[in-house]
Amino acid sequence: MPEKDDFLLQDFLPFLLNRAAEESSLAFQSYYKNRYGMLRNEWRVLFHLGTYGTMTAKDIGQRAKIHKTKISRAVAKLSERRFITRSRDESDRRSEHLQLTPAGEAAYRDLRGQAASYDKQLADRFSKEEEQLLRRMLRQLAGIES
Amino acid sequence: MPEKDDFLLQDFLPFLLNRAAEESSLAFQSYYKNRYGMLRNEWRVLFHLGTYGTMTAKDIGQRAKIHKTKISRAVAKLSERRFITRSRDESDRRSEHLQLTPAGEAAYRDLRGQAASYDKQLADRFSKEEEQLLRRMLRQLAGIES
DNA sequence: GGGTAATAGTTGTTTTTGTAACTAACAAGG
DNA sequence: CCTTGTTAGTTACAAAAACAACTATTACCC
Repeated sequence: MPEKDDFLLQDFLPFLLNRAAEESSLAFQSYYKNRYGMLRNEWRVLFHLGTYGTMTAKDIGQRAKIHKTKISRAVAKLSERRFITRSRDESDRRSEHLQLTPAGEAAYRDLRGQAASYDKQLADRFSKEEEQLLRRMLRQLAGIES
Repeated sequence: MPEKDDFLLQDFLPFLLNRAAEESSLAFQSYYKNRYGMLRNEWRVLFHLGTYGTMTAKDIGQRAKIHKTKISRAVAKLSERRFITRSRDESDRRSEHLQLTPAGEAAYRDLRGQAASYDKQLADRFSKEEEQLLRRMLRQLAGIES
C-alpha cells in the first residue's frame, strides 16, 4: 500500500543535484581516471593552475572551496607524478607557489578539451536560454559569485 | 600572470553541479546526522520506504540508482536501530520486504518536513518558472524520467 | 531433473575521505 | 624581543565509499 505523499524524494533539490552531478560526471571521471590516474581533486587543482597560472594551495582552496587537506594531498600526488612543481615563497616561507610542468600543461590542455566537449554534450539537451539560466542558477546554489 | 582561457572550471557543468549539490546539502546533512545519526544512504532508504511503502532493497536501488552494497549496509543499520523491519518474501526467498517501524515512520515524517523546508528555502531564490525549469533540467541530467 | 546462468543480498578488502591535531613560519602588542 | 595568536600546509587516525568476491536462491533449458 504505497501511500502518495506531497513531497517526494525527487522533489528535493539536494537529492536532484547530487544525482545530476553524479550522472553527469561519469564520463569525464572515467576519462581522467583511466588516462592520467587522477582523482577528482587532482584534476581540479590541475585545472586551476592551467587556467589561472601559478598560485598557492590556499588560493586554489578559496576559489574552488576545497579543503586544504584535500589540496595538500592532491598537490603531493601531482607533484610526485611531475605534473606540477612547488617553490617556496621566499618572502613568506609558509606558502608554496605551484605551477604546471610541460607535462602538466599538456594534461591540462587535453583535459580541458575533454571537459569542454562533455560540457557541450550535456548542455546541448537544452536551449541556449535554458542553458544560461541553468548555469546561473547553479552558480547561485553553489555560492559562486559569477 | 594569470592567462585567461575560454573554458573555465566554473563553466563545467559537472563541476557546478557537484559544488551546488555539496553546498545545498550541508544544512540538511547536519540535521539528519546530528538528530538521527544517519548517513546519506540511510535517510535515502528511509525516505523511499516512507514515500512508497514496503519495498525491497532492489527496488530502492533501481529507483534511486544506489548500489546494492550501499543499500545493504544502510538497511542493516536502519534495522539495527529499529527504524525498519525486514521480512523474507516466501515466494522468492532471495528478496526481503522492508518497511518502516513506527519509529521509522516518525523519523521519516520529521525528515520529510525538514527536507521540504530546506527545499523551499533553496527554491525561493528563483521565480516559480525558473524553479520548475531548474527541476526539469536536473531531472533530465539525473536521468530521472519525470 | 541436472547443470549452468542469473538474481538478491552480504561480506571482506582496498581506496578515499573527513576530522582534528600537528609543525613551521609569520604578525602584532606590550 | 618574547608571548600570544594566526596562517600555510602536512600528517595521523577514524569514518565512509568503491570494488570484488561470496552465499543463497531461483530461472532457464537441454
